[in-house]
Amino acid sequence: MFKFLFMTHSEEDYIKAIYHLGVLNNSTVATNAIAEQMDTKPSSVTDMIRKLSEKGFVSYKKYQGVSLTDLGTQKALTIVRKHRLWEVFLVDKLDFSWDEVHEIAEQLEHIKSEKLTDSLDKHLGYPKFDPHGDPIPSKAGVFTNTTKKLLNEVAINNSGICVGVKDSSAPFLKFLDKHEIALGDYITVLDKEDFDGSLQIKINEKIILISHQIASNLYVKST
Amino acid sequence: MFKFLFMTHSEEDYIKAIYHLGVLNNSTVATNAIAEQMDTKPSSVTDMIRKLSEKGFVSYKKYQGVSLTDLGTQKALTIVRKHRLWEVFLVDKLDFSWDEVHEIAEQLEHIKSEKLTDSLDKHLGYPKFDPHGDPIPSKAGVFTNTTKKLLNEVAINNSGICVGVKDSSAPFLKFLDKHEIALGDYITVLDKEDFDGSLQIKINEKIILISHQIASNLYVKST
DNA sequence: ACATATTTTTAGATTTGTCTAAATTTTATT
DNA sequence: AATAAAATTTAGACAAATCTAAAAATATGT
Ligand SMILES: [Mn+2]
Ligand SMILES: [Mn+2]
Ligand SMILES: [Mn+2]
Ligand SMILES: [Mn+2]
Repeated sequence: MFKFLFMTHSEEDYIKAIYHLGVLNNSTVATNAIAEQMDTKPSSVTDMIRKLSEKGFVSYKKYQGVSLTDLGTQKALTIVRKHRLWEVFLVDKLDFSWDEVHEIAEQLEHIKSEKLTDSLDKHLGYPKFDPHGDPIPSKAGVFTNTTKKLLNEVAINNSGICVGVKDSSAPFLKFLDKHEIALGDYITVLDKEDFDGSLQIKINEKIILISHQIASNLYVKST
Repeated sequence: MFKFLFMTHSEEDYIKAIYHLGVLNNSTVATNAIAEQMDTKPSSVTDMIRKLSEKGFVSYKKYQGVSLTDLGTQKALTIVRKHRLWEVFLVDKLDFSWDEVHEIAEQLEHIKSEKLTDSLDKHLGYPKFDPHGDPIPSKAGVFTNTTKKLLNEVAINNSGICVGVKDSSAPFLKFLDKHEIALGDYITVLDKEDFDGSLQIKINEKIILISHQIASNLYVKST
């Protein structure tokens, strides 16, 4: 019964990729999509999918895409939980900046010790969000529910608090640092340009102009 | 030139094993000794040694045993450093007991990020010893030098401070916890039994009898 | 020194995760 | 509906890390 509990790093990374791709469109995930996400070849993905299917982590019919089983979803959530807790650790305790933590968390998420995860959670004060504003699932796999929207969807003269980024790539995060835009900042949309979709916003008592691309990668929570 | 810098977990574990076996008798290390330490077969060791030799981490002549090169020693020291720093983290920051940390550190020692190691070191206050009293090499690979001896080598009526354990297996550590023997304790040897080599010691204002086996696995520093 | 025991290496197989190239299935286009 | 395009799978290969069994080298003991 407990024959297949152990997962390799690679299996865990695939499960996580399938999870992230699956929650977006909440349907089956395509082989090519996984291959792109994992930076591997579709044939490698097919091989791994077959293995994960045999182990009961995904359900799969040839040519029909793949989706996580309950067991697979549970596994994915513990990996996501570990990943995001370690990111909080690196930023809060070791003074890393938010653009440096993902790669290291990609390694730390595979450390196997339930007690370690729970102790870390406690040590960090049971954080609900990681440094990029992404929610951290509880030990039971439950997310804190928040109603956030993208900044470019906020109507003129409305305000919100910056609570997350959609693109958490290092270049974007460094851009935000450079222009002093951080999570927790209070943002008011003053104007939108029809011409290029750019936005005039008030942030930290300053009025700045940001492109549509920036605005469509910043999450805000209505106040 | 920088073609072979990456090491797998397995390669790192072998290098570490060779390091630990080599510092003890400071000569070449036998294939069988490595196999026993790593819980693998001698044939697997031979294969790995050949690979490590090609990568420049060990020097090796067939049938003549193996020893670390400067590069290999340097690599071993960074792994030992990471292992012991993580053990300190687990005990000091996450309230693990000293018998629980080795297995997890065995995983954490392979996390690749020089900045992480150095930040962790700083976060922990640049500790010089791990929870078992083993010295932590500095970033430059230098150990704090201490003159410790085994408790069974201490003469009657002499005292010392308990600074480490030779056997750091969980059963021994739990035994010490149970009998309230901890690092930092002040110990006086009151008597030695010729019959079985057991020792009468004073520790924490109490007089107890410990076997030769216990005494020969406790390090003390003369006061 | 020679036979025996021990240690070490080699040969060949297995598992895991990956790849390329070719075949197959599904989807899109006319 | 037939054909072209795209997605997916299969076949066959490879490197890494391990194993078993057999061969070779070294060490030991009388
Ligand atoms: Mn991340
Ligand atoms: Mn990962
Ligand atoms: Mn240890
Ligand atoms: Mn290890």
